Order: sequence, then structure tokens, then C-alpha cells
Amino acid sequence: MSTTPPPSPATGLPAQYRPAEHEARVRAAWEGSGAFHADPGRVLRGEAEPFCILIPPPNVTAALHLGHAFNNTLQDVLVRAHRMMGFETLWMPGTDHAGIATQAVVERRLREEGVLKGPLRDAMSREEFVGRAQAWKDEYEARILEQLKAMGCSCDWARTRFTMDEVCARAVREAFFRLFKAGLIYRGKRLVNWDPVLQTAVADDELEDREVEGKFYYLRYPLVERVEGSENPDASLRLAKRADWRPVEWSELAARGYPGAGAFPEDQPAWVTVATTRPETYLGDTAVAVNPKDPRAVALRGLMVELPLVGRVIPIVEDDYVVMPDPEGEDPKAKYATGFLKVTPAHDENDYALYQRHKPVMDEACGGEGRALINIMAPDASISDKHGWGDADEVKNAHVFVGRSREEARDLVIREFQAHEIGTETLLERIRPYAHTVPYSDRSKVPIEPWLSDQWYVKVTDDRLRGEAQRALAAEQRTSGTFPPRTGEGGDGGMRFHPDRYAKSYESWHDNLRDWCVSRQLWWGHRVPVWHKRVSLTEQSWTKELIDSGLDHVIERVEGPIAAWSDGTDGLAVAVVRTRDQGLHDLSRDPLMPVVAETAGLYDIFVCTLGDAAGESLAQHGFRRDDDVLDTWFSSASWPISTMGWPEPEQSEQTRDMLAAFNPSTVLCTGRDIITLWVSRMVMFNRFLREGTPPFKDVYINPIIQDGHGQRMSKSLGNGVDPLDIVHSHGADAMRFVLTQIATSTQDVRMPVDLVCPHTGKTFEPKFVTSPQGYLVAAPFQESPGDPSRKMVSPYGAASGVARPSEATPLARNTSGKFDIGRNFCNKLWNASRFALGILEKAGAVGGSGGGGEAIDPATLSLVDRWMLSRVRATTEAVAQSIRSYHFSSYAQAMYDLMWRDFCDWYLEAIKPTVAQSREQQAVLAHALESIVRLLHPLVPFITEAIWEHLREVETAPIAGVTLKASRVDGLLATAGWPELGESLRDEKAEADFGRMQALAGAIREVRAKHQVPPKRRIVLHASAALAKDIAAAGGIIEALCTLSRVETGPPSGDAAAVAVAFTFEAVEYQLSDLADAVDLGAERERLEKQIADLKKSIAALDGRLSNPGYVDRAPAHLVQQTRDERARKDADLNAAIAALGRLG
RNA sequence: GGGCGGGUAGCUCAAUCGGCUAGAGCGUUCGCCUUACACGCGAAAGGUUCCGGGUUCGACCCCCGGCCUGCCCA
Repeated sequence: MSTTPPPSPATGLPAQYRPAEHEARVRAAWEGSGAFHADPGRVLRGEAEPFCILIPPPNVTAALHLGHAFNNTLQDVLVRAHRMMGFETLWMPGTDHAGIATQAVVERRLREEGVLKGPLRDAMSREEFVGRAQAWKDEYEARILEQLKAMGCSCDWARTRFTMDEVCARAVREAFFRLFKAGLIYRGKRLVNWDPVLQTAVADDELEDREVEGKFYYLRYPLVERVEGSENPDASLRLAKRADWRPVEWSELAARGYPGAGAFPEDQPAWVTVATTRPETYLGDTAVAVNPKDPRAVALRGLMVELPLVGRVIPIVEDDYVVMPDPEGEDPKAKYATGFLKVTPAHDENDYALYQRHKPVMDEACGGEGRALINIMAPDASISDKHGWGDADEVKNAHVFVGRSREEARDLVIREFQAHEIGTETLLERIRPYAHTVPYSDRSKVPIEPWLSDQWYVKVTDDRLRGEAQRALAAEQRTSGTFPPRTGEGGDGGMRFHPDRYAKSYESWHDNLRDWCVSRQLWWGHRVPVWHKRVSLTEQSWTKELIDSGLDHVIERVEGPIAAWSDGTDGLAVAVVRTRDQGLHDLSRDPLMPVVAETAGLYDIFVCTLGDAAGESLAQHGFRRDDDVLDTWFSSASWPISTMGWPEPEQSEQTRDMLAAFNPSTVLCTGRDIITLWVSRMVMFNRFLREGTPPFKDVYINPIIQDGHGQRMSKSLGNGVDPLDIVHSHGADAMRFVLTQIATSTQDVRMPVDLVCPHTGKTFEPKFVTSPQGYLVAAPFQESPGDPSRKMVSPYGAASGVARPSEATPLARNTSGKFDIGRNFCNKLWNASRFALGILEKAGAVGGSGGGGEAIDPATLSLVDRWMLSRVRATTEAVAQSIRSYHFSSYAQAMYDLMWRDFCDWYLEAIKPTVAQSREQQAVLAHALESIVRLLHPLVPFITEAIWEHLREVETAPIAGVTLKASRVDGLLATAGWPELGESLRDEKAEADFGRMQALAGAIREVRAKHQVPPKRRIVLHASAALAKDIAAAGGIIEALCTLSRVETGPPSGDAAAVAVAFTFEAVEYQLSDLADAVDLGAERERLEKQIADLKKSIAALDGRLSNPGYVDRAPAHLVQQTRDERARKDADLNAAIAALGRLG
């Protein structure tokens, strides 16, 4: 049960809203009530429409920053609004294990603690490490959930998930299994981004490019030619005897028409010069490439190149990828190029691509299929002949390099090239400095090694995945037709992006999709559920071999090219067997059984199981489980269904009926970088695994929060602001209001950040420094403003680990003046409510005495009351529209205007003299305030709930057309009804009439201000009979708003006339008197002269428009008429002002 | 290299379909502790809508070219 607030009289409320006094109490009431717990039964029984958001699970590497606060605030705004609107609302919370990122931070912590010195794998067991990571996860999960709760997020906390918990793990296992069974997961040997420290593949988005002052090394490779008549019995050039090759001399090149050959000594051996930034990789070179347009290319045809020192003979291939040299040119590549490219396909992406184009000739030279891919490195990036370098024993001098690190090997290669000669020259031609970008691992901060390795791939390019993702897009958002037509499955066209321009990003991503490497060489993650054994199979013996391998019970069920079977123990597991990846062809089309003569041999058999029991039985027969874990995005892709208990939601009370009620969910809210990483994959998985159902109907892409320097806030940069700091300095509601207000559809948001001095509590702008990654960040140590002897640690200092807070140098909190608007807004709301409650209390409307009775007919109300109700009605409609279209900023802005401008500035001021006596006005006041508080609740839930504790006690007469449904749970505002104001409350006449009164008040106030009339001084308005009648009809509001003592008809007379001032309103001149004991004529003249000048200027502009025949003839008639009316009004105003000035003399 | 944004008051941002004297908040200036709120109230000043062309009766908005800037993808 919720904690009941003390029923303090509203008049006793403090004059300032202090968030800390309310947030904990309100939060406890919410959490105790179960108000946020969704009931799928209501959806399935048709009692309520579902509204569902899945949280983008924050990763557990670090606490949340303002960017997350932003994203989650917007989700909560949607969720709270729809809950009040009567939807059965589910906001599914949870966190993400973030495999590599978490493993990296946990490793870093272990190293800081001194637990870890050398490589992780030598220091502890997998189980021990996972335990450590689990502890980290527990710590940060708790912090993150606490942050979300402190922000007011109304998640269904009882259903909180973690991507590695049992429920999610079950779904991930099933998803992998079904994809595997469908032939959509395969094993491939590819170049990956290899992190040699963490020793895992990393994704492209886990890289950062760094500008490096490197060097270009120019290496001379001797040209050779096959000795005529030599026979190579092996057909393998690699194995060719030394005697089979002879050096080519410059004179021969000259004879072949090689440009420039004449400049070299005729009888000396000739070479080509390759330029490289990574000379150590030359050990893996398997070709030299030249551009076919290069004039030297023709002369080189038929020749080969011998790799110096190691002696491998490799072909020269022609490829237009090669940059032609241009020493004088602008392009730095051409400027530094020699026109010859060393090709190291196993250690460079571009070279790998080039190899694909020249595979036959390169493989042949190296001795067969796939042999030109020579991997010369171990997983730690040291030079090794154990990972695919097959000819290290055959070539000369190779072993001097083995065992060296990348850096040592580079130096050694250079020294060797310097020490050896070709003819009269050294093999090293020259070294030039060269600035270039090198990809570094975001996690371990070392250069990435493109590395050839066996990995698991999801065949996302298959139509069952990519096609489904493309067809999910709403028809009107599609622009390209490059994907196959619809398959007729449900869910096509069900998904829409907001703002819609992001649909294009989504589309083009899929157009250029490549298969997705899902294995990671980590310990923290979902372990790949595949068991492996290498088996020798021949046509005669394959059945026996498989039986010996423990696959006996499956043999009879083998059908077709892809074999699948039930394991017979738990009735669940099915497995698929695949052949070994011999080359680089598509494995999924490679039949295993039956074995035929040409495929007989060694096979790698991979078995995927659903349950571990099957795995254990395989293990007994020598199968070994894959060590790798899955890419985090694999489990993220399952998030929409794993959280709801797929594949067996009925197994637990928590997940029962959830999929049926809430999949697809309503909207996903996320950042635009996530479209490619996550959105696409969720769509593929959800549609593949649930018969075409998309995971969500809408995708809302929120802007990005930048710091004061325009840099994106991020965990890894360390420039993030803890939302709890803002909650501390401004309150959760102030933060939420401002975050909503800045969520426009076009712009990212800049958020200048200050520090709060922990010694003095003062806010100040920190000193900034450039971080090692090149970003502008608050210096780790800061000085207290005004007292440099007192120091503190900045949040960046703490996050980056550069500085550790202590008692003497405590951690400073962040804040930002941006949130003042929200704080002020809350304070305004608080005081308006306090004031209104005080009035209602005095009138006896609090506590059940003033309610009931006949509904008030709005038509009988005073002008200001009708106006207020009309404004509330209009805003309710505008806000609903803003929410429907995800225009968060306009929601906040509409509420700001309604609460502050309309309700406080005009309505409350206008009713002050009358409300105490008018029960009708009290009813309007109560209904208007209550509507505003309800409309504001999704934006500022704490303060509105705190006000509601008092407001819900108010009872006044009902107003026809206003429906404010009661709270559904524990009397909480969070479950109260969204205000419903009927069309009957629309009152355009009241809005127009009140608008006139506002303009009149403005005119009078301007005179008061110009003449510096003391605010309390009551003055006299001399109006025409007609205006006096309108003022009277408005019910005394002009008198209140302008501090008038009275309204007189007719001009001032006697003494009053001498100190009266004229002003114009609606082109008629009126007078104000009793402004002061004497009027400052100079000020009055100045005021009128300025007014005349302004009027003349706008009349000239209007005349210009009207004198344009094109405008009068072609513009819509009503606009032309409008302009003419405007012109007439201005003219009358002008005449009145001139007359007034004339009278001043 | 391809794609998508942004450039509007000193600052941060609005401006619906091409049509109001281009609007807010902060800051500034002037006057006020007016019995809800100084985290407030009243008033004011402040604009070559990045530059150059074009379409149009009319352009912050549409088209072309350029400059600056941010992001996504390769």
C-alpha cells in the first residue's frame, strides 16, 4: 500500500517547490501500488488497447548519462500519457550484458586491482571471470535501475529482464537453433577486425580511427623469370626449386619496353618498389599488383617477384584498384605511391578484396585452393608460423621473425632490408614520414589487426531475413525497389519511422548489407551452442564413423543436403551437420551427406543443440563445445520476444499471455546510430521467429545530446552527465520538462555543462582540457572558484580513472543552467496550485463539502471562465496531436503556454477579485487546474502527483462537457484519466473577446510602464460608452489586470485632465488619468513619436504590398482583404497618435 | 566517396500548407519584495533568417550553386 501523505492544508504549503521533499514519497507510492504492472489479460479480453514500449536495454558497463535520461524520459512521457488515456500500458525494463565492452571494463578493473597482470586466459578460469563480470553487472544494473526510478520512469519493474538471465538465454538459444536449422547460420573464414589484446573479433562500430604520424617504407622486390625448360613436377610454383628461377636484369626490362629501365645498370638485377606502412606484413605477401593502365604493366607480364630474404615467388597481377603514382599531385596516396602494391590478403581488407578478384593465379602460385591466404600472425599479433603460414619451413630466413611482436618485426624487417642488397643497391629504397589513420580498438586502445579467422555468420542477406526487414517498412516510406516483392506474410508494411527521413537510412543499410559475424572470442556472453568434432568420412565408412561419433540415433533420419534430426532424449534438440569450410564458398549449400568420392576426407562436424543434455552426450563422444560467445546484438535482436518469454511464455506467470498481448509493441524509441545495429536485427528476428510479426509499429528516433562543445555525450568519452546530478541540482521534473522541451524533430541538442563546487555549493564553469582521444573535457582536477587551494575531481576525471575522489578532493557534481527553465516551471506550477488550493479551501471546496449539484452550463459563465475552458480544451487537443506524432517539444511548449501564460498570467490574475464569491468560478478554477495537472503529469510526474495529493480532495460543482475520470489505482494521479473536454467547450467568441481585453490591458500597461506609474497606484480609464460596456461585460478583469480604480465614460475634466495621457486602442483614442501628480510630457512625447514611426513603417510595408498589382490580382481574396483591413486600422491608429502628439503641444 | 541534418536576436532554439509586424526562454535595460511565486511581476531594446542566383503576386520555407558545421554509412 502506498504511503499516505499528511493531509496538510494547502495554505500551509511552502512557498517554493523543493523536489527532494517529495520525490521519495511519491516514488514509494507508485512502487507500492503496482500501478505500472501491465495485465495482458485485459488486452486479450478486449477490455483495453495495448500500448507497449520495450526499453532499449542500457548496457551495464557504466551508469546512465543524460543521453539515456533523454531517451528514457521521452519513453516515459509516452507511457504515462497512454496509461492515463486508458491503454493497457507496458514499459518493459531491463539491461544489456554488452559482451566486449563489459569484459573490457571488468578486465581493466582487475588490472587496476592488481588481480590481473598478464593475459586474462592465463590468470583465471572462464568460470572465475564470468563470476567477476557478474558482480560488476549486479553493481551497475542496480545503479542503472536506481537512476531510472529516480527519473520517474514508470516501468513494469516486476518484469525487469537482463539479456543473459534465464528467460532471455532460453530465447537466444532457441533463436540461434532455429536459424541454424534453417541454414541461416554458417561458419566462415573471413578477415575480421581483431583485437590482439582482448583477442577477439570486434565490430566496425567498436573501432575508432586515429591520426598517426607513421612512415611509408619503400621496399625493393627482385623480379624473376622461370628458367626456360625447367619442369615443375608439382605444378606448384611455391615449391619450385631455386634453380627454376633466375633474376631479370634491367637490360631485359628495357628490351621489354619498360619505361625508365635504361636509367639502371644493364647487367644488374631489376626490381619493383612497393610502398607500405606495414612492412612486417610482407611475410604474408602473395602477389604484387600493378594498375593495367600503368605503362610498365605490359612489360612485366610473364614475370614474377621473389620476396626478399624469404624467397617466396609470387605473381604480378593487374588490378585497377592500384593507385598510379603522381609525385606532383594533390592526392596524398598518389603522391606517395610507386604504382606497385604488395598484396597481403590475410592481413588487409583491400588486399583481401583484390585476392578475391585474382584468386586462381594467386592460389596456384602458392600451391592450391586457398593457399594464397597466408596468415603470419598468432592471436596476439606476434609473428607466427602456426596459424596458417604453411611455407615458413620452406622459405629462407623466415624463422628470424617468428615470435616477434608486430612492432619488433617491423623494425627487424627494415633492418634486414637495409642490410641486404640487390645489385649495388640496398633492398630498402627509402623511408618517408606519412600521416595516416589507423583503426584502433575502442576497448583496448591498440591498433586493430585485420585477421583471418573462423567465425560464425548469420546469413542476413537471405530473403528470409533481409527481405523481411525491407518489407516491414510502411509502403509510403519506401523509396527503393531493390528487394524482392512481398511474400504475402503478415506484418509487411507495418513499421513506420518518425521522423520519416530515417526510413531512408534503414532502407539503404539493407541494400548494402553483408552477412553478420556473430561470434566473439570472449568469455562474457551467450556461449555458442555448437559442438564440434573432426571426423574422417569415406563413402564406404561414413555411417560407422558417424555412429562412432555419437550421432547414431540420427543416421536414419538424414534427409537432403542439410541433415537434421531429433536427439531422442528430451525431444527438443535438433542438430545440423555441416561440412568443413574448405575454401571460401558458401557452406550452407555444401552437402554433407551422402559422402561422395570427391568429398571424402576430413570433415568438421558441427552440431547445434537446444538443450545442454544433448551437448553433454555429444561431449562423451569427443565433441567439444565452441568456446566463443555470441555478439551482444544477437541477444539484443531477440529482446522484443525474449523479454516476453518466447518461445514458451506460458511457462511463467510473469510472461503468460505477454506475446499475444504485446508483440508487436507500439513504438521503439532510440538513437539513429541504432537503426543499423539493432532495429534492423530485431525486425529480422521477430519476423523470422514469429511468422512475420514485426517487433514494433513505430520507430521514433530521438535527437542526440551533445555537450557544450558539440561533442556527443558517451560513456566511453567520459563526458556524460549523471542524471542524478541534475535531479540533485534541479529535481527530476525540471530535468524531464527541459529534456522534453528540447526534443525537436530536426536538431540535436547542445547542453553546456557546469560544475557544482562540493565545498561551497556554487555553480561554475569548469576548466577544459583536451583528452587523449582529442575531445574537449572538464579537466580531471578543478579548483574551487574564489579559493584555488580547495580542489575537487571532475566527473570526467573520475570516469576516465585519471583522478580518484577523496575526502580532500571530493567529486564535483555536474549541473546545467539549461534546466533552470524546468525548475522555474515547476515552482510556478507549485505556486499556482498553492494559490488555487488556498482559494478553494477558503471557499469550502476541499474535503467533500462543496461537490455535487447540477452541472454548470459553460454558456452561463463569465468571459474569462469561458476563455479558460476553451484554452484548456484547445490545448488538450493540441497535446494529443503532439503525442500522436511524437512532437515532444510542442507538447511541452503547449503546456508551458497554457500553465504559465494563460492560467497564471491571465486567468489567475483576472479572477482574483471575483473568485471568492463565485461558486461557478471556483468550479472552473478547480477544473482548469486539475486538467492542467493531469495534462502535465507525463512531463512532470512527481510534482503533479504531489499536488494531486491535495487536489484530489477538492470537490466543486461539475461542469458540463468536462470529464475527469477517477484514478484506477490507489487514488494516484498516475492512473487517473486523461482530461476529456468536449467540443461544446470550444468558444471562439470568448477567445476573441478575451484577446481584445488582453490587447487593451497591454496598451494600458505600456502607458503605465512608460510613465513609471507605481504598480500599486490605481488609475482611471476614460473609455467610450461602447468600450466601457465591453469592459463591464468582461466582468471586472480589466480593472484587476491594469490596477484601475474605475472606468469612466467621457474624457477627464478639471485637474485630472491636466495630468491625463492619451493612448490608442483599436484606432480609437482613450485617456488614462490619475497616473501621477504630474505627467512627464517628455516621456509621453517620446512614446508617441516612437509609436508614430512604427506605424508609418508598417503602413509603408502594407502599401507596398497593396500597390503591387500582382498581389491584388493573384493572391487569395481573403488575404488581400486582410491586408486592406490592416492598412485601415494602422492608418486610424496613426491619426490618433498624431492627434495626441499635437495636443501635447 | 555516398546519404541525412543544421546555419534564424548576444546565447540555446521555434516558426503547421509558401501568406500575421519572423516568435520563445536565458541574458541585457527600465520599473517593482503588488497579500501564489524574486525560481517572481510589468515593460522595453535586440534580426541583412550563412552567401549568390532563380521560381513566385509573395520565400526562413521551394529550385540551382557556394561556404561553414554535425551525424550516419563505406
